[in-house]
Amino acid sequence: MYICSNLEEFQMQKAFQTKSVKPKKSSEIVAGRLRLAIVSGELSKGEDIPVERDLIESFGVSRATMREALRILETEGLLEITRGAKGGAKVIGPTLALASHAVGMVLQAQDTLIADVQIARQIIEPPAARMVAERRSPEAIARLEAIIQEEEQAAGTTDSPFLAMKFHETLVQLSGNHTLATFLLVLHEIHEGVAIALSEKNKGNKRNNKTLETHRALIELIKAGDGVGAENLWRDYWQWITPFTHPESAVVNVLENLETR
Amino acid sequence: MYICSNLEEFQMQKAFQTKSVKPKKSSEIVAGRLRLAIVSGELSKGEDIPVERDLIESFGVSRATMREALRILETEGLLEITRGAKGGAKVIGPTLALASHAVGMVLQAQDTLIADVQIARQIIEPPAARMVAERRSPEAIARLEAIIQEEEQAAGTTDSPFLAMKFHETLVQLSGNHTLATFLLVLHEIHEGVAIALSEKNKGNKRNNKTLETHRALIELIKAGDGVGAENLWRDYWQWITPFTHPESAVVNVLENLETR
DNA sequence: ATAATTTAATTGTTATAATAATTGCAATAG
DNA sequence: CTATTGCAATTATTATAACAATTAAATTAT
Repeated sequence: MYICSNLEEFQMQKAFQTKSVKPKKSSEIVAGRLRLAIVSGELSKGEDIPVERDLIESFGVSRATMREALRILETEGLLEITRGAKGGAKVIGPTLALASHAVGMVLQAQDTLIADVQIARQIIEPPAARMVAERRSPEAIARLEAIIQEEEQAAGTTDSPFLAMKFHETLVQLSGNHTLATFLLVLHEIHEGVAIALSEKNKGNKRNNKTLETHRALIELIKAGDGVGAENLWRDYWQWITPFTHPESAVVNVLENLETR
Repeated sequence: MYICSNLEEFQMQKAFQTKSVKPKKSSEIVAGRLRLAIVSGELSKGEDIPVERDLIESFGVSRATMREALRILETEGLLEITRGAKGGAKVIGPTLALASHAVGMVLQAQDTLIADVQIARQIIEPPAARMVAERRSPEAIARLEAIIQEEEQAAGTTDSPFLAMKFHETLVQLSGNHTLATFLLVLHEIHEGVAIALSEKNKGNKRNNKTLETHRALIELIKAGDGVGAENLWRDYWQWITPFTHPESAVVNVLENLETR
């Protein structure tokens, strides 16, 4: 009988996924159960889950263990915890929070520049625009038109850049491709902090006019079902907008501000 | 003296960023500091960080708080903790694995199909190929040629599909854009499990020939600096390969098995 | 020398008590 | 009567102490 001479060879032959089987901590088991309840929809978004005291009792663990489990789920963006009367844990996920954070950390560890992120968006968004145009769904058109109307009303105000961002977000969500949309939303989150800081400089200048114009033109192309046209328009717009949005090429920074003390 | 009649108006006038200024928990502050040290490279991968007792002392918090901070960092994939003598926390991240897992969770929550992931790769990889061609770096050419050589030697064996995947991975890493490369690697990981299962069916057939041919052709275009050509070639290849790789459209699945007990 | 055992170091778990934040309601001032 | 203030109940947060479980190294027995 043949016996593998080493572990690696053995693993190759058997299609084992060797995932270091270490004993799980109680906190992880508890977190796992709650996570399952959440992602399976048993606990729906916005729902309050029992307070610490009851959770401790029903899981039969100590307070410290329960709290560690809650920290895990909070980190995963699944729960939000508030204190005081009527406080406790509320389901808010699954959300993009952890995904954005994780991707952000990987990028930051590589000293990625904001310009780099910008280029990625510039490459991915135009095809998303094309997909929207090719689907030509009435719902998509209605939602984008609603945002444009808001933009028209808010022209010149401080809301303007926020609405422009909302247009981008909505556009990618309407592409119909979950994966693409998810990535673009992650990039959007990473971009957001910087974008807000920069938008002040461009308040009320030509940029906003061009932005609104482009949005209107895009809607027309989508209505016409002109995918290639939409993709090109959107690519041109990105080309044009780029110099405004990352003049100084800061490094991606996903870390929250820490107290200096 | 005019006084704003309501909070919202007040916030509008002042350019406050009203980001619900809730008091940060001690555990979050501690986790933030350690995270900064890790992501900024001050603590390098594989390095041991001090044991609980010392951390408690240097941060001046209780053990429970310190442990919650460690759970946060563990959840973020930055630390691995082992117990027993010579145990403690070791830096292992940031890693793509966690990012992939987090993105996978989001996709799974939306019942995303593998075909959806495939389409995203199909859209993003061709521009990456173009970027490689436009840079035309000798190093990139050398690395890709090395893989092709391996492929030629391994033709027909079980290694063949793995080498093809390696070609894809390397290609995107050479694009020079961290963001794009990171996303494609994430998609690659999500895809991997399924891809391995499917590759069996196509072993040694025409597909591998076409694959190798395409890789050779791509190298030529890269050497010539023909970005558009490379992009088109790669897109055509993806178009051709698609029917082979996701015939049954399974749903993305990243959830680990939980104890049923 | 090798195997079994003990010991020391370190994280994991539980328990208890004190503290801080939040809400709802009642008391009070205008 | 209305709006503000103060108080009490609820809940998470932090701290401290003790014990259990696990691992690696040192020691002892064979």
